[in-house]
This record gives sequence, structure tokens and C-alpha cells, in this order.
Amino acid sequence: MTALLRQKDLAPRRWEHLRRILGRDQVVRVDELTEQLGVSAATIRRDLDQLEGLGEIRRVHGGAVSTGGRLEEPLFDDKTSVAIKEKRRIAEAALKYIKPNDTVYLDGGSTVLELARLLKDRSNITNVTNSLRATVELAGPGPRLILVGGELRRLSQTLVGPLTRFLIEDLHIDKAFMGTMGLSLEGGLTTTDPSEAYTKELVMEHAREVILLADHNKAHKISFTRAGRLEKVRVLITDNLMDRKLAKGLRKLGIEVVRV
Amino acid sequence: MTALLRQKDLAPRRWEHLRRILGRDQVVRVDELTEQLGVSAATIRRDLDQLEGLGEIRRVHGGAVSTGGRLEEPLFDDKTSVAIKEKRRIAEAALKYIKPNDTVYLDGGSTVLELARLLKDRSNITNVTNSLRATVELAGPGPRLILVGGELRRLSQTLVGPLTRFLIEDLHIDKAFMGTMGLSLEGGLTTTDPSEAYTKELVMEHAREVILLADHNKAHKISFTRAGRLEKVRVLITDNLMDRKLAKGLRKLGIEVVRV
DNA sequence: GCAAAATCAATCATATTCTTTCATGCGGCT
DNA sequence: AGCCGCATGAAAGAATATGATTGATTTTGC
Repeated sequence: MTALLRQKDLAPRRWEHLRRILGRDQVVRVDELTEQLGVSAATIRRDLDQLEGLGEIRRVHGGAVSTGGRLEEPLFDDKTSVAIKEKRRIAEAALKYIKPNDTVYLDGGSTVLELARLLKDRSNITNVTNSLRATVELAGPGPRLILVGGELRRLSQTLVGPLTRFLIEDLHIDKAFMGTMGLSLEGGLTTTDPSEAYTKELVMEHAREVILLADHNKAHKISFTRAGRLEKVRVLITDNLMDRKLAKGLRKLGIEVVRV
Repeated sequence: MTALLRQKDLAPRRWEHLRRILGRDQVVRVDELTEQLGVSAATIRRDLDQLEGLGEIRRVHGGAVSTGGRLEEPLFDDKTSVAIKEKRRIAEAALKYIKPNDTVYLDGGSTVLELARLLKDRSNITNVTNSLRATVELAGPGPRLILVGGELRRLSQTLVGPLTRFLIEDLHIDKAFMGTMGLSLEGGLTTTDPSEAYTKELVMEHAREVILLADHNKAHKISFTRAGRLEKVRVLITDNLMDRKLAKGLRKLGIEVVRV
């Protein structure tokens, strides 16, 4: 038995301290820690790298922030941050398709979320959605809002799965605004999760008109599973960086392609 | 005067500050922020650009505006603050009634919301709820979460009305934790809104066991409309300021009254 | 509609921080 | 002893963040 009474079991002790600080302040800077712990900055950085490997923190220039804290943006499978300008333009364009007294469905995804933001003051419509983020967006004063029930899929913050069928089958939807992870001629519409796909497909089959919102990054991507048939899509609204070949192919399928 | 040259804040700290201001005022000016944060305008602009990339804000000339997103809680807010200690104690006590693999229903209301907060790390249960607040609370890593579908009632931030029946009737609920606006022997359980009442009643009729969470302020209050039958309540968890007469009367009805 | 003022984007200089690499020292092992 | 493994510290060069400057753009005031 090797009694490890090493004087230098300091690493665990440092981590302890580090976790305490992070739990309290959510963010530390490395020079703060060098001072408090009396070790070199190099060691602190190595410690922080370790903790980052464990997923407890995220490194930032000058220090680290604890994950799951309030100043840590949650992880989505759909990156809001890319092409936000394009997404906003697409959402603007989508707005024109909405008429008074329409019942519109808002799918998950960041582009559709941008559309949701624009619907706050359109009080003469009814929104149906499975997106928690869209719901929060519209939770204040605004148009009528109906959530489909279902199981929360945390990665996308949407309600998915078989339980969503009740409301979707029961409601009449004029225009369904859908997002997608992948869009291609070979793969059609694809997404990462089967339950998510199920709900998407269900909506598309029941909506009177399906309008797809997809920025150019989705082009030629093929994700894990099919999510609805391209034939159900009447309009695709995309940005002007969308691949022309793909647009052409989609037009050939009878889809009205709008580039903004 | 210890006019220490304070370390500049790390970027995440600035962002936090920024988000706070924006959540409160909806709009910030750049020069306002340079002053408050003690960094140059260039840095503020870069920060704002970053946040815009994340979709959290929209840049405007001179500053930025929030894209909205926070949960509205005007009336609700004072309600959360009254008797918060009692509500927490009640929620703590309610926790004991939850067993592994239970399916629990979480109603709207601030006391139940406190319970929801305690359920974040109880991964071995299934939650069903009509409360948007509880949902947001549990939207991060946590136990399985199912939302009943339905129309959003903004005042209470709950899903209510006839559309909620599909899932509630379809799901098996072991324990339903209910809130109420009024609790009295004469009026029974009462609440302000008929749709809300409908959904509450539906849940109570279908749950295997109904546990009512109500602080002493609810005693003898009679609200607009009946919301479920007292006979369905098996346990009332309340605080120690609850009127004894009422407690006694409820016990006579066969309800187990727990005061904490 | 024009001019002044404010704000912005772009660029560069500087300071800070990060990564990489190497040297040192301490403890344990054969 | 002598050697190895490991944690640490130190240093150099790369990367990044910040602040100041300048000319362009937008808003404001008249």
C-alpha cells in the first residue's frame, strides 16, 4: 500500500478552490487565481484545460466561465449564431406570406425563431408551435398562441414525438413555416432526430401550405433521418447565397424558390 | 482611498451586464455602456456585434435593442414574492411524496414552480406540466418533461382550455401537484379563469393522487370559478400559518393536511 | 435639403494572454 | 545510486483583445 502522503496533492486542492470560485462568481480570470493559489499562470491554465475537458468550464480569453451558469449560452443543435443576417432577411420575406386570420405553424429552428419575433405585434393571427423558444418569444402580449403537446427534446428545445399528433391532427393549419437541418435533392429534407422528424412530417402532411425557411448553409447537407417530403413544400425562402443548382432543381419539383 | 486599478472585466462579465440592462430597458446606448463598464466604445461595439451574432440583440444606430425573449411576468411577479419562504418550505415537503419512476403533474402557480425548481436533478421521474414557467425552469438538463398542448393563457403563463384534454386523458399521472387561487370549505377550490379551471379539473379527475400545495394566503379566498372537487384531493401541504379551522374542516373531508 | 454632429467600420498599435517548448525538482521504483 | 514519470515554472513567439485614429456613414437640427 503506497501511502500517498505526497505533499503535492495540490492539484485536487486547487480544483476544489477553483470550483468554489466558479460556483460563486461564474467567471474567473487566471491572474486572479495565480494570486490566490500561489502557483504560476501556466499551472492555472493547465488546470483550466483539464476542467474544460471534463466539461465543467469553458475557457475564454483571460480566464474561464462555468458551464451551465447564467452567462453561458445553452447548447443547441441548431446554431443561431451563423448567418443571422440572412436568417433575419428570410424571416422578413416570410412575413409577406401571412394574411390576416391565418393560422400559422412555427417549427423549431433559428430561422423560424426570427419569424416568431416578427409576429409579436401581429395580433390578428393564430400561432401554433412546437418550439419552446418561439413560445418564450411570444409569451408576452401578442397573437393567440397554441402549443402542441409532447415530449421536450432538450437539444432543440422543441416538443416532439407521438404525443404531438393529437393537436396537430386536430387543428387546421393554413401555413406551416418549417425549418430543416439538411436540404438536398438526393436526401430531401433531413434532420437529426427521429422524433423530431415524425412531428415535422405530421405537420407537413396536415398543413394546407408548407413554406420552408432555410439559409444557404443547409444546402446539400444530409442529416440523419428524413423529415417530411419535399413534394409537400410549396415555397422555399432562402438567402441569395443559396446554391443555384439546388434552387433550380427544387423549382423543377414545382417549388417556388424565393431568394432574399 | 484605495483607488485600486481594478482589473478590467472579462468579456463574459460585460455580456452579462449588457444582457441585464437589455432585459430591463430593452434598449441601450453605446456611450451609456462605455461609462458603466469602463471600456472603450470600440469594445462595446464588438461586444454588441457578438451578441447580435447570437441573435440576442439587434444593432441600431447608437446602441442596440433587445430581440425580446424574456418571460413576461408583471402581475405574477408580486405573487412570487409573497410568502416565498413558506412556498419553499411547502415545495420541500412536497418533494417527499415523489418516488422514483413516478409521473408527476405540475400545475401552474408559484408554489408548484418552487417544486419544479427542486426537480431539476431528479432524473428518475417524468414530469407533465401545463406551466410555461415550470417548463422554462426545467428546460435545461433534467428529468423527462412532457408539456400538455393547449392555448397559452398569458396572465398565468399556462396552457389551458379544451385542447389540453388530449394529452391529459392519454397520460397516466401518478401524482398531481396542484395550485389554487382560493381554498375554502364553502367554495372549495376556485380560480379566476374558466379555461384554467377546466384544465385543473381534468387533471384532478385523471390523476391517481392529487396533492394540493397552498400557502395560508389562499385560505378562505373564493375566486371566480370552481376548479376541481375537493374530494379528489388526498393531501394538502400548507404552511404553519394556515387557519386551523380550515385545516380541521379539510381533515374532516378525509384530506391529509400537512403543515410545514 | 443641407450642414453639423454623432456614430460607425476599418485599420493599426499596443498590451495582455495563450500555446509551445524546454528545464527543473521532487518522489518513487528497480 | 541512477533513472523515470510527473507536475511545475519559465521563456519565446503566436494569437487575441483592446484602445485610439481616421475617414465614411447616418442622424439630427434647422
